[in-house]
Formats: sequence, structure tokens, C-alpha cells
Amino acid sequence: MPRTANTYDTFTAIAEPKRRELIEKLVGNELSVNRLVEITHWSQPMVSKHLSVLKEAGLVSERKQGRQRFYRVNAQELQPIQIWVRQFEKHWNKQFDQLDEYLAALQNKGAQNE
Amino acid sequence: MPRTANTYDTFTAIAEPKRRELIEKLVGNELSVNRLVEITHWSQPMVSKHLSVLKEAGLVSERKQGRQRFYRVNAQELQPIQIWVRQFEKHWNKQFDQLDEYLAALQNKGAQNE
DNA sequence: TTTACATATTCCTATATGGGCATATAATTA
DNA sequence: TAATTATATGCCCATATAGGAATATGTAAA
Repeated sequence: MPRTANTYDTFTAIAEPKRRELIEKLVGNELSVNRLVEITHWSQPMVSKHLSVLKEAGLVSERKQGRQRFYRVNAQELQPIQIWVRQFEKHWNKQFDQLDEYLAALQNKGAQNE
Repeated sequence: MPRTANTYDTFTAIAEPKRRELIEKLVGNELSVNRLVEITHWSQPMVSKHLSVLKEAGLVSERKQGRQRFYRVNAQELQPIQIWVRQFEKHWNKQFDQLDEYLAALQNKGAQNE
């Protein structure tokens, strides 16, 4: 984003759909770049670049083996997101509860009119 | 982000720190724009613009009252994030478990050397 | 020591977008 | 109606960045 910090934090890193896709492919599977190219049908530089952003954000790590590089997800780096969102959980529950009450009220009204 | 969809989805909306801040101020509190300006010490257009992005993403709603507009958070719109991140929970737990095992092993080794 | 392979990087372009400033719009009050 | 208040919007600029093509780097194989 312009006029903002120029390093990738977790939130910006996962804002890009392709990067979320990479994370989904990589979780539990250590994969080489070429394997990711096969799976995604994206160009190799595109895969490498997105991986590099994810690496900068600490979301993935690499392991070199011969001429290949295997990437894996550092899942625990997603926890800050979880933690941030969790503080709003009670509020969306509240909203659903209110919706429930509202629907129940509607139901009652309907029953009265029958 | 360039060369990408030009509508704001939830993930991009919360990628911006200022917008997360607005959400935090607004959760549970319906606030007017001017109140947010006071609280944040940002310019009024800046507040309005970020609110407009949040509104476009469905994360906030407004209520008009006289010449004021009161904004509130639609917390349930954050649930997709929660759901997306949750699928990785078991993996970060796994990593911590492995760390635990590793530390336990270290501990044992230390004990043996004493 | 060439050649082939795997991956990263550089250069380029188009575009999205955050921030500042000025102004428009709309509602209220004098 | 004129002035004031509350908010949104338009314009401009600087910059970040996704994507594409070409190329560099590094490693293994022939």
C-alpha cells in the first residue's frame, strides 16, 4: 500500500488471494517451487515472488536440497490474525442472538395472527 | 493492490492498520464521524474515506441522524477470516507440540549430563 | 567444462490506493 | 435566506506492488 510501511506484515501478506492459495497448498505439505508451479499453473517467477513475500512476512520457511527449494508454512505465524479476530467473536454471536430473538418475535406474531 | 480486483474484500479491508483501528473503536460503540476524528486525531476526510472502504467491504453500517452519521461494526463479517485461519490451528498446535517434545528431549539430555 | 535444470531476481509497465487539500452536499440554526 | 455544522467527495501526488518477460544464479548431470 502506498504511503505506508514498506515491509509485509501478516495481514497484508494474506490479503492477496494468491498468497492465501499458496498457504493452503503448503500447509502440512512441504513442496518445491516447481511442484507449486505445476499445481497452480502460474508462472514460475510469479510463484517465487509470492513465496518471497510470504517468507518476508515469516509465514513460510524454505529448505534447500540440491537445486530445489522446499517451502513449508509456519502456521503459528497466523495466530496473531486469529487473536485479533477473536476479540470480535462475542459481538457477532450477540448479533446472531439478537437475530434469533427477532425471528422468534416474528414467529410469535405469526402464531398470534393464525 | 494493482492488477487485481478493484473492490474491497474483507481481507484487504483489514490489511490496513488504520482500518483495524477504526474497527476496534467501533466494536460495541456506535460512533459519529466527528467522534472518531476526536478519538483518532486523524483528519476528517481520512476517517470518512477509511469508513467508506469498510462500508464497501460490508464491515460497517451507518445510521443517519440529522447531519450526523453513526457507524457501527458488522462483526459477523469478520467470521470468514476466523474460518479461514481456523483451518491452520491444528498445524500451529502441532508445531508447538513438536517444540514441547524437543524441549523435553533437551531437558532429558541435560539431566543425563548432570 | 559444457549443458540442463531449478529457482531467484531485475527491469518494466499499469494500476490501485493512502494522504492532503479544497470543495460539494446536506441538514440545522439564526 | 444566510450562516454554520457534519460529512462525503473529487483532485492530485507519491508510492507500493502484481504481473510479464528476460536474465542471473546456483546446482547437478553429461
